[in-house]
Amino acid sequence: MDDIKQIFKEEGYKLTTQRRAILDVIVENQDKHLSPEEIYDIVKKKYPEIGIATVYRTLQLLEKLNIIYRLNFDDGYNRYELNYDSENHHHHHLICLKCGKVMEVKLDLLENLENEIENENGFKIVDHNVKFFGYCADCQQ
Amino acid sequence: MDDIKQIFKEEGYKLTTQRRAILDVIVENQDKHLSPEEIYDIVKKKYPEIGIATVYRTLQLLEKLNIIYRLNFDDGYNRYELNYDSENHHHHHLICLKCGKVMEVKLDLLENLENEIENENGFKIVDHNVKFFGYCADCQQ
DNA sequence: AATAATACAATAACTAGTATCCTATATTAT
DNA sequence: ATAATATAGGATACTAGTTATTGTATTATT
Repeated sequence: MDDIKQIFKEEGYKLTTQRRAILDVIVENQDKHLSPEEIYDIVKKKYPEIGIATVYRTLQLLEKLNIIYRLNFDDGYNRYELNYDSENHHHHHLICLKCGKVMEVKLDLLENLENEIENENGFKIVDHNVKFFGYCADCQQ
Repeated sequence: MDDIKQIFKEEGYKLTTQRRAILDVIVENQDKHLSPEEIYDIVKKKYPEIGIATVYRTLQLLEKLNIIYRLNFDDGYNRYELNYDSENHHHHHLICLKCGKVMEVKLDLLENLENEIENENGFKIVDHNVKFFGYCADCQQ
């Protein structure tokens, strides 16, 4: 958390109470991939006076500062996760089409693939996005 | 195209002039991954009286009939491509972060991966979504 | 403590996509 | 072919998520 304070300072932003509160919610729900609205609802319990716009602005800022990472599960919401290590995004997501649950899965196999693509297509890859859609154990009765 | 006529008939839908025109635009731009708005603009040249709602409705219908496939490039638009073979979605996309160009790349390597995930996580995969973000040959000066 | 910059809450605006309503067109039966 | 009925289209209102604006409050610097 001191690291984050540092990042804010370096980039000339203030780590205010509201921003801190929003970040706390994300940290406390690392496994959850929350949407702005969900974050808002949780933050409001502690800081009822906070505005939804502040949540959106803070999320944008945290994303810009590489503290969080924006995900797109194609469910109509932005979703965010903590960015443990800004350059290592080698876990991907299993999304249940029935209950909407999102699980994480680690995959390193993509690196070979990326090299292949870079060589064959002359395309310099800086990020990737891999999602698998299907049915989780619970929902395959 | 006769196949498509057939599909419409079988499912009890009418292949009207507007629907035909929208489909033509998609066929004529197979490489493009057009958004609803882009399709609307092109279709309007031939059928100026067409409404945007018809485009959205037709795209939903074509997707339901598995004639087109909806893509999400996370740029704020739905994008669509023709569904040559309804069960074989083994090409993926390279998206240039500078010019926005989208290229296709064929990858079969995901199948092993999917089996592995299904066995390890008890998750039944029915679709996947793989995108690579980076810079195309032209944009890496 | 005064000044300047940044952040806040409230709220209006924006945008892609969807629903509604009524008219028009197309299919089916006569 | 014509009438009856269902489906589709156009115009437009609406929705939901997100962003921009505005005036006030808080924070950092002098």
